[in-house]
Amino acid sequence: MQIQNVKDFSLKYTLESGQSFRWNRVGEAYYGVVEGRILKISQQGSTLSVESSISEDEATFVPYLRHYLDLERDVPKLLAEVTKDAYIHRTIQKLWGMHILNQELWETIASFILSQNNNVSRIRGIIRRLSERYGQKLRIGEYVDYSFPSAHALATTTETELLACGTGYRASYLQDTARAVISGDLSLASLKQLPYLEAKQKLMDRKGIGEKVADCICLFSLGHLAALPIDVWIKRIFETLYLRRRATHREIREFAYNYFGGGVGYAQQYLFHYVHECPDWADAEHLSLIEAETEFSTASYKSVVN
DNA sequence: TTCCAGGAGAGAG
DNA sequence: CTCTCTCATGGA
Repeated sequence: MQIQNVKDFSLKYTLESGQSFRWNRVGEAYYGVVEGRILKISQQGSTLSVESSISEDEATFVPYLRHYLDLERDVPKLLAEVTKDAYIHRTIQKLWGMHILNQELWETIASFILSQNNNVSRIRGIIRRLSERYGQKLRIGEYVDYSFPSAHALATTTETELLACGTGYRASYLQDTARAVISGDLSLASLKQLPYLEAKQKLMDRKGIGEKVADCICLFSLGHLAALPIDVWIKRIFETLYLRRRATHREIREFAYNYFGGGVGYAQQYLFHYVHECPDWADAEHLSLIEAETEFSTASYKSVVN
C-alpha cells in the first residue's frame, strides 16, 4: 500500500526524535508496533510505502495512518508561526519534515511513566521486555515483535514480574495507573474529550505522573500542541539560549508559551531533537554561524525576555 | 567508581 | 510556594 503526494514530511526525523520508543530502522525501512500490528514504512521522496502484519481495510487504514503521522495538519504553517529567531529557524530547517505523532493513549501513558529519570535506550529496553512478556507475538516477513501490553495485563501481574523487566521503582506507578484505567477511575475515553489543562490535571492526579510526563502524554497522544514537556534538556536549552540564566520550570513555561505561542510543543520537539543531533549546540561559534546564515537574529529574544 | 538519564514524591523550611 | 533528598537500573 502506498500513500502518495506526502509533502514536507520526514519519516526519519519523525520516528527518530524520541517521542516513540517502538520504531526500529532496518535498512531503509522502519518497523514499529502500532495498536496491535507491526507496520513497515519506508519513504521515497513524497511517497510512503506501508505494509501491515494484519489485513487492513484501505478505506479506514489510510486516514488512520495519516492521522498517526500528523499528515493532515498544515505543519509548515505552524512552523512558520514559531520561527521567531535564527536558532529555532536553524533547527526547523535542519529537521525539516519532522512531525509530532498522534500515538495510542494507554501506551503513551505507560511509556512515559517509565521514562522518568531514565534514558531512551533503557526505556526502549524496558518496553521491549514488557511487550515480550505480556504482549501478543506479531510477525511481518521475518520480523518479529510484540504488541504493547494491555492495561489489564499490567494491572493483574505481580510487581516482582514488572521489576524483572527492569522497571525499577516505577513498577508501582505503572501498576497503580493500569489498575485505575481498568477500574474506570482514569477513563481514557473521557481524557480524550478534555481540553489541555483539564486533561493534564486529570493525569497528574495519578501517583507517578508529574507535570513533565503529563505534558508528554498531552503532546504525543492527545494532540495538545500547547503542551511543553520540560525535561533536563529543554530546561538547559531555554536557560542557555533564551533566558541566559538559571530559571525555574514555571519561568521557562511562561516564557516559552509567550514567545512561541500555541505551537510551542512543536517548537520544543525540534529544539529537543536538534541538540541531540548536534553535541556542539551551545558553542559560541556554532551560534554565531547560525546567526550569520539566516535573516533572523539570535539576539531577538532579548526584547521578549525583558 | 561516579555520573547521568525525556522526573516525581515526600518532607522541610 | 521553593529547595533537597531519594528512588532502581545500567551504560558511559
